[in-house]
Amino acid sequence: MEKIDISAATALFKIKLSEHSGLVRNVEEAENLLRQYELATTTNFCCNKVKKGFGSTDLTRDSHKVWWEDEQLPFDHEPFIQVNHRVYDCRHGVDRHLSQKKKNKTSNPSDHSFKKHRNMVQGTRKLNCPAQIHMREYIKFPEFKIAQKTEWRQKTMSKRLRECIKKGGSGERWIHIQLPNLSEHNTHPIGSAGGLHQGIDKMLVTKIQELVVAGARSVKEVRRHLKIYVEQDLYKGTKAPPKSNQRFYPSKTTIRSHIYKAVIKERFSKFDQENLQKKIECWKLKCPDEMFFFRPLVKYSEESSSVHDNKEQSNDDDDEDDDDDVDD
DNA sequence: TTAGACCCCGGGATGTATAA
DNA sequence: TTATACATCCCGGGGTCTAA
Repeated sequence: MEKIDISAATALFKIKLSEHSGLVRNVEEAENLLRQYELATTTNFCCNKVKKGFGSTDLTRDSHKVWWEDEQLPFDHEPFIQVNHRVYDCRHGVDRHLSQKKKNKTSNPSDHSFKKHRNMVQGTRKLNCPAQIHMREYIKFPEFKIAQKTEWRQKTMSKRLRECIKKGGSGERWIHIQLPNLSEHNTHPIGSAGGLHQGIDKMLVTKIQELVVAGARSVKEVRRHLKIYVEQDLYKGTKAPPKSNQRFYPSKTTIRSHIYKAVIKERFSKFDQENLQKKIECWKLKCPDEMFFFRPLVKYSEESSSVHDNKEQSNDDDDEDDDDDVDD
């Protein structure tokens, strides 16, 4: 059986509490840890449950219970409150749209509906995988530390703390992360075999947008640049993921779709810039005393030249080689 | 406080039509 | 065959409400 090592992810805990749980200081660190976990296990997680402002939740917004210990944090003499909670489902988790789908199936379409219907070759990717990641936002109050664990000390200090919070007092913000056991992914493969079911990586989406802005339109060309980007930038000096991993080697259709979206986005952003420029001219006429400064989006001129250099260079190579490497 | 059910909007993935 | 444009379905993200 393939051995999966998640130490690259768990090493990011600022305070490690167990094999699969620990604390980090902010959302960026938490999301980075989540990404490392996804990469190590070749899984994807999506946000299931969330409240506004995770990572910078206003502690006066709701009332909170003062805790000295709970299932996640052991007693360490300092009180804390839990202000927010995020739950991530495995990509192959429970289908949260099941009731809506059932409704759609049972509702009778009108006789005069001309809506086309599509034959979906692939079924749902939802496989009721129970794996979840819990992120809890805690605020700890070291100033309200107690020397000994007695009921009386806890009660009186909790009371003082609640009064302090009412007056706008604050404490140290921490994010507790509880990772699932690998055995919980029991309805689908993980590791290198799970790569086939991965969605495209966000970094690659950004890269496609950059390439499109620089003038790239062909799927073949973009695919070649993505391959170079993954192997020479993202995984510089380390072993790149296998070609079967669709997170880093997306299919032609996925690339095509992202190219099209980037083209549309670029087109509208140009219109937006022109419109904004005109608007600013109007404002200048209306309010001559006010100061306006408009800096348009910088063109990827340098990027563009490097892309074309690459293109010319890679055109010398055999295109079919690349296609064979990263075939659908 | 937490978990579950549900809703809505918009984006992602992918099928289809068409032109070059 | 490939690029372009769009349609359709699925699902992610963010939220509310309610019961326990």
